[in-house]
Amino acid sequence: MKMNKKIYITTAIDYTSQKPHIGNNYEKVIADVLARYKRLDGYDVLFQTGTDEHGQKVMEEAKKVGTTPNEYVNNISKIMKDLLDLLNISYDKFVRTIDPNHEKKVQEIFEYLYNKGDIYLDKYEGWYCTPCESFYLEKDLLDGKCPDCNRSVTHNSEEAYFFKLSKYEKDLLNYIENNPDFIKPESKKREMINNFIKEGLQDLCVSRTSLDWGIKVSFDPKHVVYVWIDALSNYITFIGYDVNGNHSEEFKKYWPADYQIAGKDIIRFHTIYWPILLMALDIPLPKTIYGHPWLTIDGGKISKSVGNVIYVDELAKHFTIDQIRYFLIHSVPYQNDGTMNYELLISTINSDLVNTLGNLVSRTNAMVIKYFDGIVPKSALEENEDLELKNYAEELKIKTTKLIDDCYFSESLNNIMKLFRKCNKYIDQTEPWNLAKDEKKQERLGTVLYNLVESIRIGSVLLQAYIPETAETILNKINTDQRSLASIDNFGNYKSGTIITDSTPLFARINKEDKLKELET
RNA sequence: CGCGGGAUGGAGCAGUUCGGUAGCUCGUCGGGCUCAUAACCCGAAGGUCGUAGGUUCAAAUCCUGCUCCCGCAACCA
Repeated sequence: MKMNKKIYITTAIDYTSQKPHIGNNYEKVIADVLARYKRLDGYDVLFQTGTDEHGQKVMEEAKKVGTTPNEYVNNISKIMKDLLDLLNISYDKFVRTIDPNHEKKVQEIFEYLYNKGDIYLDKYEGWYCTPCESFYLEKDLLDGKCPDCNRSVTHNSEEAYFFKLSKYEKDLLNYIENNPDFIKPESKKREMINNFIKEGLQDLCVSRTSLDWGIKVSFDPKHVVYVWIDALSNYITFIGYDVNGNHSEEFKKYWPADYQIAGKDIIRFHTIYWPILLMALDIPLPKTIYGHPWLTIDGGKISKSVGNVIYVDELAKHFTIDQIRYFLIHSVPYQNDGTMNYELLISTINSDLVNTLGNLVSRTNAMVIKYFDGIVPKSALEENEDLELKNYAEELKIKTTKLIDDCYFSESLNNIMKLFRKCNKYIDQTEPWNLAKDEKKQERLGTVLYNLVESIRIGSVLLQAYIPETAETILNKINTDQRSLASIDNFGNYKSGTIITDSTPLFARINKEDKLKELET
């Protein structure tokens, strides 16, 4: 049906001024769920992420630690990539904006837009604070002084290139209104329209003369391309976009992007500047941009000044990667910020992964081993409770696909967990230990156990997208190679007669007090 | 009146589009079961749905005022 259908997924590229925290990593995890899910479903997936490495801040940070910007970004970019690997993020490309080919393409784009008249030279007026080396607009000043250091500022005007956003304002609004899936969630779409587009777009300053860690404007090298055109265009430059139309095969195949995932704080750049840039280049716009909510710590923004920053590599010393992934996906709903703290983390792991899922798998396998010497029996559907379980399991793929397509990651995971809860209930309803006592009820017992193993398989096939290592462990424990999404269209694809030998626990229970103490140190 | 989001039992959340017995996960208490990891299943207690008013036979849900919290507010990734 959907043979080789392609899907191109991107995340925002992280800025290399400092090590990313768990909130930054959250974005990569949901993008990974989407990518893994689509691969399971037979799609040809391209999943791109990476780092944004130019700019003032990088220069400053490098100076602070006494190194060159180049060395500095090499280091941070490596740290970021290692974190993604640690989290099992299955990206196909990890891109870096200091890539010479990217730099060249950005220069070409800039020049093309200049020649087209969409970029023009003008003056950027503002107030300059010499000690801080920064520009401020009139309205940003505090009592006419620098808002940072409160020293006096001098009026200054800097030559700069501007991008004609205003020219494309109407086209953008039309596009947004005619493509309801373009901006998710709805609340952000409204914000963008009411707050920015309808107010009228001001042309965007896209160059700087005050820094040199960046891509030089080819025809005017005292200017450096400012972040927007540099960073955003990574989504096309790295798949072979060519400004003269000689695109690579990869570009022709994958563009336009299907999902571009970015934090809600930078959704403005992705839903206004970025599409306008694409319109100016006369290439199609991405299908969906999802501005995901944030992970907060106890309801507050994660920030160094608050001192509540959590890093994944630190956390990974105390929890498994799948436990962390599970919690992240589970805790941030579609459009509201999610809450994290260690207590919530531990209790979520214990109740969902250890109790509901882990215990279900081991009790089921233990019964197969105990009652049937590990040979999974045949099924003969008969009772109402069987059908209830079966129906839920059979509908689960369709439901999950719909939720994933709409970027409801947390909600989709919860629906899968519901299947495992239903399995636990099913065990109590059918009381296999009583069936086992009666010679005449062997067939019924077999049916019950088969239905359990098959339900576990179906749920685990889906879990491969969320907690891949755990899902693999379960699928290995029930000894099946039926792992594709196609294999769960119908209930009953698990082969009876398969031998199960392992009923050891999936996860160890976490002692909350002990773990909290351990985390404090 | 800058914009948007939020305020629902002890915790984290859903429900508000198109008003009509307030739901989920967890916690607490009681019961059941024993295949399993003090697990699993059932039941109960616990909410004037931020606040004041309005519309209505009926409002968490619609309208108006107010309070508190969060994010954004144009060059700050």
